Amino acid sequence: MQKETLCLGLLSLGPRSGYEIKQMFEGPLSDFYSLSFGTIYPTLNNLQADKYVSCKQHSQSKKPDKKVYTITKKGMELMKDNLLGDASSYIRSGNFGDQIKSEFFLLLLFSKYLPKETMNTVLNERVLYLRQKLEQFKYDGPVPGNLDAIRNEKSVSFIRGLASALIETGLNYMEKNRGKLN
Amino acid sequence: MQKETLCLGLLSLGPRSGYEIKQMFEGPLSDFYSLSFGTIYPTLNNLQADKYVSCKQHSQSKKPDKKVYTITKKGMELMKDNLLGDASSYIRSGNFGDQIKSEFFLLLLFSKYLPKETMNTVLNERVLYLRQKLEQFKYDGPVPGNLDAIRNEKSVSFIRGLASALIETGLNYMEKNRGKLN
DNA sequence: CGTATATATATCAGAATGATATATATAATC
DNA sequence: GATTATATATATCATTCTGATATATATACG
Repeated sequence: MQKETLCLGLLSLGPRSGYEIKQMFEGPLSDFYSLSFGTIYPTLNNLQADKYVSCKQHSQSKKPDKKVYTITKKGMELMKDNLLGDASSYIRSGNFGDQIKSEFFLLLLFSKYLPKETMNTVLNERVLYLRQKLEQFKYDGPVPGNLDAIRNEKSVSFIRGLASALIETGLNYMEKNRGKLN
Repeated sequence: MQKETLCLGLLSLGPRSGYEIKQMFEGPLSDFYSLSFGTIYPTLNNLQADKYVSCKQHSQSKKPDKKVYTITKKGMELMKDNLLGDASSYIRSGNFGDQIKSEFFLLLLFSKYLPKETMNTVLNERVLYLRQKLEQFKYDGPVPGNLDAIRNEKSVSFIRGLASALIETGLNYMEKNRGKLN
């Protein structure tokens, strides 16, 4: 997905600064996508130059000015057009469309070159890590401000439910079949 | 995972050319990782310069020479050292470690901006696509030469089984919960 | 006979990341 | 009370990787 469409999409949930957009990628979204500062800041500048967003500068005593961006009518239209135009190309992305970029799976592929002890530790830690991830996805308590907008989206409930189901399946499979790696 | 370690790992399954290494990424591995020609060829040249692989040039009448690389003892050692040294850092990668880079999930996140009709079509096609993926992972018939080496790895059976289980979970979830997106 | 696909390597523009620079406030640790 | 780490906030840039293109030919398809 184009970085412009993504930034506009996030700004459609409410006005935000570049720093805050980065923060939005630190919740459940972080498992599916993220953008770096090096992408976010230039993108926002370009979107502003083309009037897809407007910007209000809040001067702060000693920190750099906080630049809060608001999506414009023109911006909303561009975002919707882009989403509609590219929708079909996203069908094959994700899990298991397209690619997972899983270095863990690569490690499994070459596990025969590692001591069994090492692999055992790795698999144990993987299970612990996935259990922790599962709790994160199921967690329904309060979250910091900029994550709230994401969390309240109906689609995010759907995605979190899917993620939880997938992790549970993965955990069960690992526990039942890890013996087959030896 | 470093491109060097990955190329060495694939060459540990048998001598291959750059073109053939690219082909190895076109089977089940394609869902987890891949490298482009722009990465593979320079990497092989560097590995050769540092004696981690040797190279035999097979001249072909009118095509470019086929350069077949063989991993050296030094190369095997580097690969194993790298795998062992980085093993723990791969625990948090993949699904759902780290990141899936799912543009499909981003599309779901912004689905409220798309006509219901469009989303319905997208979800239908997604289901069809995943069913097709599932068949691919379950397929046990013959595969072209360079994929055979990958397919015969014990770890690949494990991974394919896991992938199948995950896709089945995803399909079931989608079918039961897609109504919640409206 | 033209078109598409496969073999085979190489290079490079463009894009994205991860790190770093800059500057300060606040919280935690010792 | 001093030091260290973390959080806020933007900007830039070297390095890295991809996706496309260039080059050249063989084979299959209709």
